[in-house]
Amino acid sequence: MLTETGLNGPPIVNRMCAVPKPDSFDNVTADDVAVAAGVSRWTVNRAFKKDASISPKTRARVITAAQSLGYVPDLSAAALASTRSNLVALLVDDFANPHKLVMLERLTRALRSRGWDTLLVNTLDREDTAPALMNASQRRVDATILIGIQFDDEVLATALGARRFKKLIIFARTSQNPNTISIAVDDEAATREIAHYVIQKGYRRPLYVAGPETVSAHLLRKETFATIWQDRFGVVPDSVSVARYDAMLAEKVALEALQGRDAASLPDVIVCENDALALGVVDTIRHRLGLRVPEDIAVIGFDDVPQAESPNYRLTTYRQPLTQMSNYLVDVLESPDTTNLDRKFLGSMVVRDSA
Amino acid sequence: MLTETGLNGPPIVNRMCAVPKPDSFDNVTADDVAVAAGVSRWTVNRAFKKDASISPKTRARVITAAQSLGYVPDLSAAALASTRSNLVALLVDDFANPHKLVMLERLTRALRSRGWDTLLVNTLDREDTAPALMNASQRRVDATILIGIQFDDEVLATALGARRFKKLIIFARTSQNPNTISIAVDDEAATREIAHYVIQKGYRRPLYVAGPETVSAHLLRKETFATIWQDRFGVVPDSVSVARYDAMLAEKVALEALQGRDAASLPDVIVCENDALALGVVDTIRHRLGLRVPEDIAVIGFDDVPQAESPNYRLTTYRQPLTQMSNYLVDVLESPDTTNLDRKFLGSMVVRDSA
DNA sequence: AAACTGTTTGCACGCGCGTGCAAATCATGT
DNA sequence: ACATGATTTGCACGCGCGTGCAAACAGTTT
Repeated sequence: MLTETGLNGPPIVNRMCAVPKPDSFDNVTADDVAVAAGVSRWTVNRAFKKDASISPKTRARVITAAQSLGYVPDLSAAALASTRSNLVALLVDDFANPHKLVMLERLTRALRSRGWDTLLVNTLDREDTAPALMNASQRRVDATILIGIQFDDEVLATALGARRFKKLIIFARTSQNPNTISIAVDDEAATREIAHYVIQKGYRRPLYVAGPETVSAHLLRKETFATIWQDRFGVVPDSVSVARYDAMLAEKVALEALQGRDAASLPDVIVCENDALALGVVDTIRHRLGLRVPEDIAVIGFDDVPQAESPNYRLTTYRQPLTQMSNYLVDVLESPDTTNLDRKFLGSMVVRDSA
Repeated sequence: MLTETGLNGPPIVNRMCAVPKPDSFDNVTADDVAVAAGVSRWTVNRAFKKDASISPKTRARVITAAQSLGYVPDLSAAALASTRSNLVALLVDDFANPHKLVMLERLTRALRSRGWDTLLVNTLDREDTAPALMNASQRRVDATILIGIQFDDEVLATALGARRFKKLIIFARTSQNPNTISIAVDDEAATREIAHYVIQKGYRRPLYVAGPETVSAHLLRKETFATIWQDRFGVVPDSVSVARYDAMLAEKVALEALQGRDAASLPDVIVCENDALALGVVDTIRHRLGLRVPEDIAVIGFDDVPQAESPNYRLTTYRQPLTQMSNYLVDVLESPDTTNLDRKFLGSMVVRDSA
């Protein structure tokens, strides 16, 4: 029987066998590369820095040495030593909206292709927003990006009160808060375009389906639509509000709003704050009310999610220039300025069959 | 007129005015809290550590001081100093599949609620997988999680060759690679259940719609289905492959596979590797072929994405226990073991109207 | 009261790299 | 060959915290 414990014999040998050279090759640092390349450590790090002052041959020599040793610079240490981390936090709370996946893709693509890493923070619930912001700040992020709905003035105050927030960016949503940077589509212009389309197509009994209300950051769509409609026809259009951007919930709310009405009192067009709602509305019209889209009730969305294109929905909607917006976001990150960075973008209407 | 420049006078005063105390309040460190609370810096950090050896009163005093100063521990520095970062990288390449959004939500929820942060890395294209892995390693992640399709043996070799990968987890997909940890649904059991359902419902002319092929990580669904069918009926069922998990593309492929056939040669059921494909297939059956689901052709999916429940699709599908899988993933992260961590989970069939 | 045990606190050193400047090297013109 | 300016390289110090151990302290027993 082998002596497994050290009780009846010297355990030292055993231990040495068990741990010969544990992870002798896992921490290749710039120093190691430096001796291999015959330069100083600082030169090694320069070789990996974008436009550092280093001669091409030295850089080549260093890179070669680094590759043979398997060295890559440690961004974690770099972040600690400098004031920049090239890291941003992305706070999301609204995972029911399929458009979020598109936004995530576009944002992470733009960020990564320009050297930025993304910390994805799931804002678990309403109360968790402030902790989530704290969490982000603990990782020394250069900016925090909000793409959701659960943030109000109080939360923003917390965020801005906490230090280390170099930039607080509200993406795809308009904020009046002077301390945040808002990168969004021009909701008023977009809604104007939608409203004119609705009017021009001859619809006269619109129902507006809005999403949840927020305090600090707005989609001005509903208000703009109401104003335009009132200016033109003297009446405020009907509207209902859905507590989440969730097709399933929109379905229920739309059903409650529409069932039991006779044909004359039904709307002839339903304008939705976004596609997530619109898809649910279309389903309700067809499968709960047994009516046709657009013949009985037309539907208009916003965002142009992938499914909007499917032959099943063929949703008329409005597309935000997400790629452009994402690229501008990276511009903002790289800009030394801290003010006057807000920007609105113009999207384009996508006319399909639903209206 | 005031002397604005230092040209005709001592500029020192001016400078001091311009920069009184620039950002004197942005870097609150543990040392600051230490003097405020009358303890050593180490005690301060202990107060913020889960089960550190510290007396309750001292902790309370420190926390109070910390709050009034707005201090939070710097995880970036903590990661540098220790061997753990409580950070994982999540590599995603497959943003067309709506199920990814669900997975992202479940994973980030489980991770964050147990103190882990998530680095979301968008694997831009096939060639970018290795750089993406490198990128992750540069941030000292404790583990890298792969939830996508674009990784083959070569890429895994690169990943495993690079150091600093404590754990390489393949989520929702089975891998045979002994150096990875695979957390997935039991595809064989699931497919068996699906196949038996198909047989029991009397379908006899199945078409299998598979996704892209990968080398290292498999969904064993197609193979299992084929085997079962052959064992039972002596023939290998028809199948087609879609290059991406994308409803739009599945639509096209399905159309090519089905159009021009007469009723007798059409399949009576289409079994899809996942819902992303199934949704496209349903659309094709209805809107391109003008047939009914399930009366003319039944459809079965996999994943139970949110839309599967919509009255429009009512998709019969198979649900993975994502929450359970995500929690197990965190268990794995927190486990000191490095082997024998693979695990398969049983999901459950969700029978709706499409089959 | 002394001795003992278990708990709490303090500290030297290092994690890997950036900043800012000084020293060294190179390229060019006379 | 020498001076001049431009480019390249080296280095002291610090970023904020963790590890592991030793010192100090509190609580209990004889």
